[in-house]
Amino acid sequence: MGSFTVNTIAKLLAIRSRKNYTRKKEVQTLRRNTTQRMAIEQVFKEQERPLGVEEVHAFGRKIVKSLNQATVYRNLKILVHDGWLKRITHPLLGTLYERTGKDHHHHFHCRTCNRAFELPGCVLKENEIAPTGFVVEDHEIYLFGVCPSCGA
Amino acid sequence: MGSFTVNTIAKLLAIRSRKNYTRKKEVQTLRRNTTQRMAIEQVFKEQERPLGVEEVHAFGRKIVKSLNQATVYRNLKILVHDGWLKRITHPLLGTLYERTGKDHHHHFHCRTCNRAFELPGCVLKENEIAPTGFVVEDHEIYLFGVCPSCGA
DNA sequence: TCGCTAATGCAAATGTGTTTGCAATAATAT
DNA sequence: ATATTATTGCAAACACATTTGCATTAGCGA
Repeated sequence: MGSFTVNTIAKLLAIRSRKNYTRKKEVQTLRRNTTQRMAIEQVFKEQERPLGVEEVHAFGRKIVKSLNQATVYRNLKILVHDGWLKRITHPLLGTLYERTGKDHHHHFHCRTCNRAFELPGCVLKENEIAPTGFVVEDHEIYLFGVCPSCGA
Repeated sequence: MGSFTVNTIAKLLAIRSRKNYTRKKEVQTLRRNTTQRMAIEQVFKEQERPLGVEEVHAFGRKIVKSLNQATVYRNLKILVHDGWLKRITHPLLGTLYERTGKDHHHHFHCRTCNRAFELPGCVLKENEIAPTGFVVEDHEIYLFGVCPSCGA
């Protein structure tokens, strides 16, 4: 063990005493701000819509040209683990990642450009659609059609 | 070539002249009513809810104990091809199959028994949820909660 | 700047759902 | 009942997304 400050040691002790901590596990708890992860975060900030792994990889490469797909996977997992991203399964596009902290919203899929968008707001009244006996706790809505840029 | 009746020959000619016809392709066009496929159809008739491959296999085995998983896959493809089944991708359960010919409906997922259900009817007004510029052609709604039998 | 080690790039390995080659079986028309 | 061939069971092969082992690189604390 090297020479850490008291602060760092306290941080490490706190981290390593967490119940699920395993040193070799994929998702580490002591982060380093790598250019790769910062690039990935930037991609989500710029795009403002749910992205698939391949999209993140492609956009990220424009920032860090050496960005590897395995690194994308590793960082997406980290960002989900840290609560910065949320993982969703789109009926047509499969696994997508979107930023957390947004209000309840739904997803639009453009059949022309094959991209996913977030639509704010919700008009669904859960109690109006569920027959007696079904207790509805949550819901997801997927809309399909043509987005503004493709429809023009 | 055997001795077919004029009717059968005409049928075959019609089938084989279809543009996409390839003899060795998985999905044949001249069906035989096998006990396996009839069992699979019966499973869907009895369950009346979307089923995954493994569910179909498990239920089907109770009718035809030798039923193989590959046969399930082959017949699900055939039944979709024939328009008897529809294939959907559930956000949590993955690929499911449901009978066609039903009115517009949505899907309920019970978090307790992990089964999918169909809920008839729809209260969503597509034009109320889409911002200007988005043209909505279709939608899917997934509800999550507890089903009647699990909630009791 | 130095030392430690988390993170990366690369390729190989993994996992899970689905397909397929083949010999044997069974559905259908006659 | 017979001939034909679609269908089956089985195991191997496949596709695809995701992961991991390892040597190297680079972030961070001091």
